Amino acid sequence: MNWKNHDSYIELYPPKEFDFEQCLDFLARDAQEMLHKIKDGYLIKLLKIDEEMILCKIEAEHKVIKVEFLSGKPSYEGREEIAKYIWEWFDLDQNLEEFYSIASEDKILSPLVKRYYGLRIVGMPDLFESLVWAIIGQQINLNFAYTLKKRFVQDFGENIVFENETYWVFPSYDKIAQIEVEELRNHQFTTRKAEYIIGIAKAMTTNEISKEALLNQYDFEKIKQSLMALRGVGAWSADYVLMKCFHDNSSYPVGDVGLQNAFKSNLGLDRKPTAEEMYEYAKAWKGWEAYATFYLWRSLSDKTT
DNA sequence: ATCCAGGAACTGT
DNA sequence: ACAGTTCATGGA
Repeated sequence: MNWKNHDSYIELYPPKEFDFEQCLDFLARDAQEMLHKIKDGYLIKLLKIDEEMILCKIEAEHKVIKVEFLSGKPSYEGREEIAKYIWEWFDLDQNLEEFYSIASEDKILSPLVKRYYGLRIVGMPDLFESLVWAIIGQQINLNFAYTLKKRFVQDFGENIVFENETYWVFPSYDKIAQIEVEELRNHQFTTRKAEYIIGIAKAMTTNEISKEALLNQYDFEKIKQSLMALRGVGAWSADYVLMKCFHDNSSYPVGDVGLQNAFKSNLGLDRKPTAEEMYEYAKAWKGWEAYATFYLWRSLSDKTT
């Protein structure tokens, strides 16, 4: 991570092939999103750092990311944690040179990397958040998934009010470990999803799973098996979490309906591709399947194509 | 009304 | 191992 602390703000120095505006466009895709706000060219995100709420204003000037604190006074360690979060959020450890070199020669990807040049996999550094979002998104349309997430955040998350606007942090697993299935059922979560989410929250409070422990396995396949051992987490959810939380560039959720539809529309197919066909396309993307997937997903929210 | 949605567990063979 | 069934709700 490449960052610098200043009196009233911090700066992050991203690698080449990063475009903050592209990432903002992605983050703006959902009108119901509660976990950040997009203003005119900048981003506001509430983070809970060492039990203190820190409201961050994030913008980019001359390829430098600048973060100011609109509310809260983070210590040096807190600032480092904030920098780390943002660094992970925008996947800034990656060098995309190889991906762009591969993609520019690729029939499917070449138009996409031109259109979204500088877009990073916008991740979810928080393991609980990424698991819950994967479970919420299972087998329902995205709009409804966003609605459920909004209810979840507003009912169980913490918030602060700044200049007459409310900002939220994702509910903690400690909180969710204590609620009843019925409370989520009331918000139109299915009984199963409610059980999965509460079960995972409990597993995290008892330290049965943690991001730190999983990271120490140093092997994405092992992490995937550990994730799939959780009730409610199948191959699709595990791949999703590997991509968004663990930065696994080889993650490739072939079962994903959105990805299948992206292939269909980008290739002008009259049906969705089979898993075999998807593996065939991906042979050329070895090691960069997650980026290919993310760019294909990105193309879905573009009504202009 | 019918089918599908950024799936997964459960059941029966 | 593998296919069929159930979950449950919103949108097209």
